[in-house]
Amino acid sequence: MSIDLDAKTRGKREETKASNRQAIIDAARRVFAELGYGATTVRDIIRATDLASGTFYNYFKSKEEVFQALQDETALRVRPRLRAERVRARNFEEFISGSFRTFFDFVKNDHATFATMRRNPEMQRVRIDTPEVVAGFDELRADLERAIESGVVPDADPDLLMASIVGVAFEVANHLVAREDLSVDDAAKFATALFLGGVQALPKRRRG
Amino acid sequence: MSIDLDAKTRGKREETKASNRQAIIDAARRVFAELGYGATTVRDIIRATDLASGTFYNYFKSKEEVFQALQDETALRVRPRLRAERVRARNFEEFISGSFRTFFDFVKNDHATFATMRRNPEMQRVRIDTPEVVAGFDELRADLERAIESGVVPDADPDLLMASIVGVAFEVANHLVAREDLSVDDAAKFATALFLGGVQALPKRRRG
DNA sequence: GTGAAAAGTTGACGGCGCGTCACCCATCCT
DNA sequence: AGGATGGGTGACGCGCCGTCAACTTTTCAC
Repeated sequence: MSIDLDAKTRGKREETKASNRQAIIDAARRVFAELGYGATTVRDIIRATDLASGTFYNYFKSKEEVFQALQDETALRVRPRLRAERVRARNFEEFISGSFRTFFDFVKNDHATFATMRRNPEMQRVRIDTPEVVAGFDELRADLERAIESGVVPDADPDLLMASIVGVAFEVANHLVAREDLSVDDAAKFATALFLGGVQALPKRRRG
Repeated sequence: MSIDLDAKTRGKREETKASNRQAIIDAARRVFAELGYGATTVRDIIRATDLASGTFYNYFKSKEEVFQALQDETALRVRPRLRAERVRARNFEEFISGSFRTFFDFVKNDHATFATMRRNPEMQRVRIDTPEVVAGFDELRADLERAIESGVVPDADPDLLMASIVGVAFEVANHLVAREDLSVDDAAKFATALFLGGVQALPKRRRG
């Protein structure tokens, strides 16, 4: 009765359920990283566990769905960091710079996660519609709108502001994993300066 | 001897070869648009022509390869327009603004091309490594480096400049096809202002 | 503790897309 | 004309797909 914290709270049934799910996700992470998303099959994933093929479908409908689960796991790790960084920020400059830096830092130190992405020929960016990812974007957007509200940022189209941040962030992140000589600090400084400088120059939006 | 311009230059052999190739590409465009890239199979494409399944493989190795051919066709249409716009530009501001505007205009007026892209869950951006596309990027990059050389643009990392332009362009283009109320002009003004303003604020690069 | 019900795992199965290849026909060349 | 060449054809073997009936394990009531 020492380590079975699980066994007492939830029965053995629920326990293996969670463990199987995790086994599949872990196997998927490994296999995606090795073969790339496009080339891996559901069979490849299930073969990398000790489960039977049918079992896969008790947990996920397709490889697409496991992939989304993977992304949600990733987003779950980055989102709190980004949020914390935004909360800490005392002005808009810190807000932006903290966000870029945190994101780039994560990308650089978590190569493995992004390797799958890069190895895959048919997908250059993460899907942006898994729940965790969407939630993360929504948070950022809300903060951005608050900044506009309070006059710290010119009254520009929030959609386009978001699009620009996201576009620059992901595109620069690509170079961060591809190039050895590019530091997180340089990337963050670049993106921050570009964005902050750009925002100041933005045209006023005509109100409907 | 009126319309067979083809038949005299090249024999019937070459002619049907070209026509088959085009038939496959056209079918692919239709099928990708309807089913999305991920869901369509080589059989779907070939079924949409009156050719036999084996014939497909005389022309392309995989659906991936047809897709690249499709993209090259697209790039072939945009690239000259972008180049012309850059040549016409009398300063850096016109250079950037013309590029964004041309690209956005193309995206907005060529919905069909981008529908495939958007319908597909596993690919949010075009591949950037087909020959035509790469060539287009290279051109832009060369012009950018020339601008840096001549001092019009701060001596920033050209990779990151490119990444930013591309990131903003594609991300804003997404909104352009998704939103009815966003005009090419607004999008172009936004992207141009953001980028030009941002460039001015960029940190000097420490030379190696 | 026992036995029946519920939950979950297993792998075999029909269906289908894959890429190949032996066959065959249309075009080309002399 | 007729042999040679290029290339269209579709059947084939293979492997993956998602399903499902049979089986095993856990749970629960008594």
